[in-house]
Amino acid sequence: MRLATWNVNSLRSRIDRVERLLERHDLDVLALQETKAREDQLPLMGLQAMGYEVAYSGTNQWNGVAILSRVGLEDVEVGFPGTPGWGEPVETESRAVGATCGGVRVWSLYVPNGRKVDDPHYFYKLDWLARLREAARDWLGGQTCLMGDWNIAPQDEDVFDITRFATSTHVTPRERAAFQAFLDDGYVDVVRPHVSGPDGFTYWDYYRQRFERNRGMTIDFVLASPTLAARVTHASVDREERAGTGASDHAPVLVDLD
DNA sequence: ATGGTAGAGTGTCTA
Repeated sequence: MRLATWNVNSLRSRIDRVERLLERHDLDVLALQETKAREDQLPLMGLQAMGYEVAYSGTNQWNGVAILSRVGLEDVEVGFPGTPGWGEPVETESRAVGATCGGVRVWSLYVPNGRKVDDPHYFYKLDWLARLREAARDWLGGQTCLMGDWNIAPQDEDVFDITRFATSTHVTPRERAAFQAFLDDGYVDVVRPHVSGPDGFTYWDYYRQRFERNRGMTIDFVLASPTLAARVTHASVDREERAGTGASDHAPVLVDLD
């Protein structure tokens, strides 16, 4: 079984790339973030023709998360208990969708960006993560996969030059502590053992040819509960997908299970 | 400190 997560930065503008990605890697499950579409705007026909079912949460032009699965899609849940919204009804800003796919409980997560340290959105981000953690503790006993854009670089090696991030979000002690809390609870980062440092970057800003110079960040993660982590045989970042024109600013992250 | 690019949708907002 092969899972992947990708911040697609608009599903409609990159539907061809999504379909090629599913084919190219023979994916069973794909979690998407920043779909930037209402549910009624989703380009479903090709995906359904390829055998994928879709779980979705997204009603505004900025966020939006999806799970595509060809190994079943059961018990779909939008958001998690205690999901805090941001100036909108909870369903608008859930930033999380969960489903059971082939026996694995999958969550597609789009952690709030935070914008700037001291911005109200930064505190919303910390609160959102704390509430997710509370909910996720109950899922540790199953085969659970928390994957998506965490908007946190947990280690200095996860950014191209830590000295450039002195006043930035994504690397602050409070964000890092919020991420570490999941690991302390028992979730396992199943990608880092396979690829890390500059080879493990998953995001490169569109500005200043950041990708061409590999000045990126690692902010997309797959965290697995212990029993699921034990099934992981390989993981990688599909850097090819970030190359060329018309790419998302994130690369897909892939995980193989036995 | 600012600006650079990209996607939503036509005002800017978000990242």
